[in-house]
Amino acid sequence: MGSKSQILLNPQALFEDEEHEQASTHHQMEFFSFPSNFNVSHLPSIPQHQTLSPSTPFLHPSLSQTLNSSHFPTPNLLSLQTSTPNPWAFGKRNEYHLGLGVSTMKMKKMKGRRKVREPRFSFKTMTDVDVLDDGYKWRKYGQKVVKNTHHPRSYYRCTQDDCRVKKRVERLDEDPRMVITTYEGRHIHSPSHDTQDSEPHTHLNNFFW
DNA sequence: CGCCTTTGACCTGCGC
DNA sequence: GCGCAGGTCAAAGGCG
Repeated sequence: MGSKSQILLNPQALFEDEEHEQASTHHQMEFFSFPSNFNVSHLPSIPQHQTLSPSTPFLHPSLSQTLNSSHFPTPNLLSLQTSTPNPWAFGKRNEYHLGLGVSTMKMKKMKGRRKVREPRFSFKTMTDVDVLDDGYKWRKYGQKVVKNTHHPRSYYRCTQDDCRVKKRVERLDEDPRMVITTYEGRHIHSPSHDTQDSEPHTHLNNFFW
């Protein structure tokens, strides 16, 4: 498949509260482009217990695993996290919860107080296929034409049990060869691949932290 | 028959 | 408060 991929990763662990509402609701995506021979090892690992500069990209350990996994649909995909939009992922918090910067204590505190936004991330791939085979089963529940774009955005929900993971898929207007896939939430189960891989599950579990 | 997609209606958040 | 845009629901129909 594709020799070159551009990638964005935009983890948004947006467990909002009054204190951080402003910062966390005005997030935005950031895109990075890399040559195909870019080596993920060039990226620093996620810092533990230290403050990140907002502009410092870092590679989540599970992603580096996933990148090496044959299970992931686009082998040449490069993944990058940017901490800029999310105050919980850097700066004010020095405690990392699976790379998303959300402490479990904080999550409990928020429960029931305000709408919780699930952890999210997006990536951009150059592919003919709209929906990447990521090992999970998805049911489409909506499609919407987004303003100022020619390509509709599709909405999918994981069909497994009461898993609440969602994903959005849309083609880039400027370059229809590019597909932006956005995952929201984390799976509570293993991928439902019927065949093939002998031990892909750990990779994908990690992928969704 | 069960599961899926399609699609218009409805809901909700946000900016003005 | 109103209007817009994005997100979700749910009925209808298609397909294996």
